[in-house]
Amino acid sequence: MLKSALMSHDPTRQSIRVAAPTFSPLYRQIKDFMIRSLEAGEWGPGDAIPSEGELAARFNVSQGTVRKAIDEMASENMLVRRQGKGTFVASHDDPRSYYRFLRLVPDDGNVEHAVSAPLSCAIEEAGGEVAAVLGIKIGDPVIHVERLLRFNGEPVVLDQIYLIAELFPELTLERLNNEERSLYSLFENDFGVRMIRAEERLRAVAADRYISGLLAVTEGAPLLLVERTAYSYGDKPVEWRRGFYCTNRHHYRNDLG
Amino acid sequence: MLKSALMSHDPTRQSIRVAAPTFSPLYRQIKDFMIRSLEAGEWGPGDAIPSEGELAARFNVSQGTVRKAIDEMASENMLVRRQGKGTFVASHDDPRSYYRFLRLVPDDGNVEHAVSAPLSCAIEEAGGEVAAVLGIKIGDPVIHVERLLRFNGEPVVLDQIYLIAELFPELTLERLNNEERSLYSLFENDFGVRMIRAEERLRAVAADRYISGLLAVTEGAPLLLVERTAYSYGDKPVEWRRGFYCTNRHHYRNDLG
DNA sequence: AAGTGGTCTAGACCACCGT
DNA sequence: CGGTGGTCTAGACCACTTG
Repeated sequence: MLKSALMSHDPTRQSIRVAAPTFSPLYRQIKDFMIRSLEAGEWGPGDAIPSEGELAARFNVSQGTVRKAIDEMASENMLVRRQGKGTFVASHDDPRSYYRFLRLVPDDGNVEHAVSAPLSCAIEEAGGEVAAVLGIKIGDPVIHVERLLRFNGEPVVLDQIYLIAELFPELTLERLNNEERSLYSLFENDFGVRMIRAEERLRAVAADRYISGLLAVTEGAPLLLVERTAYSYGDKPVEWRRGFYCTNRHHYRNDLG
Repeated sequence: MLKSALMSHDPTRQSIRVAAPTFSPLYRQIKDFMIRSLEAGEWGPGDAIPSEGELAARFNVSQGTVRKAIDEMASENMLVRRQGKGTFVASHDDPRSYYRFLRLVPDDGNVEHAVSAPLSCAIEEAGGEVAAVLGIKIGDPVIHVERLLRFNGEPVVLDQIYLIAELFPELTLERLNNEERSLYSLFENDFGVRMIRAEERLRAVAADRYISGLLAVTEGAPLLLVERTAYSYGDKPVEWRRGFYCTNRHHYRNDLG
């Protein structure tokens, strides 16, 4: 019966397409349905979702159709397949996606754990730029976090982060002070906000006095400025940040696939 | 019969796996076979490859299996599918993949055509760094190209490019002087070398006297340094380049999917 | 209308993981 | 061993492009 709810391949579908002029195959409707389940928190990060067979029965479609829906979601990093075990909701706790958003790596391949040191955390009124990017009104409350990222003890990144305040109630400096989990792990676990994708804009800038002090470089030293907008389910912008990267012994890695 | 050549799903396959311990599904063997066809130039850039049905018959497998092979190749930008028309070998001539490797965009969304002005082109002996990256010996001949990229008439990028010389015979400054085609289009058309993917390392540096002159910035101004290794079929490194990007009115765009 | 890629099915079997 | 994802098939039909 869910099949009819999903407007399956029966003749009815023709008339449906009048209402929805853009053709949407069954597997995409199933995908959208599953995304809504994720949005609603029906399946939480790290959980196993029902098996392909069960979902196929539930939606009254063939396994192959469910499979194609899951394939797309896995390729978009919403789900993680594990052969023989099941399909799981992606989580920033998982080491596999831990550093998915941090592209800075040391010049020598040595993996070093980045340690985050929060500097400040306060509620502010959104300025024009932040409001525009986050899709809120100027003056709406945002949480402004500043933090330092250290590799091997050396300060390398200064992040200035802006979050939609209502999504992160009672986020305080103390709660940010957790060296075990990444920031996005914390968001996901404590506030149920999962970052799905992000857009970054990079440029080179000169360090001003304040930043040069924090990163232990000379004033005017070239820094990599990374501006990021991060989106949650439904392509909703949730975070905007500006990161100043010291690239003396590290670089930003990018694969053009 | 090609099916047997591809070690299909018949019982024989079990014994094959002894020789090749890593399990390789049929569609992947077909994919590898097709990649070899591309490597050999059997199908050239822009050409249509045989239809899925014909390939299925040729390989003696089902259409779905061929489809999955093509799917992977399309997702790796080797092939381009066009519904109702066919599947084509990707080409840098195609506007869709024209700017696939240039991530620099103007801050205001206006699309401007980048114009390339070659400055020099000479054969040199590979230094240590270049030789290591390109997988050749120190002293082996490489072609060193320097060129300026202008947006809207303003110089924005200085590229220092190193190519394995034997792959680009008789590449001269005059031949580079072509404002219609991108560099990779020229490589693909004139030398049969197609770039499939690339890795980039980004960092911020200060402009030295030489570069500041070319890019019309002050000495010491922060520039985005982009080092790229580009690979052809079979993950063979073919080009290494160092690009100095002026990011006053442009930025490097990256999607973290 | 013919040809191509795109979707969907029903069922079989294989590879992998846990118990 | 049973359960899960992964592969493969044979065939039907849909959507898109071109002549």
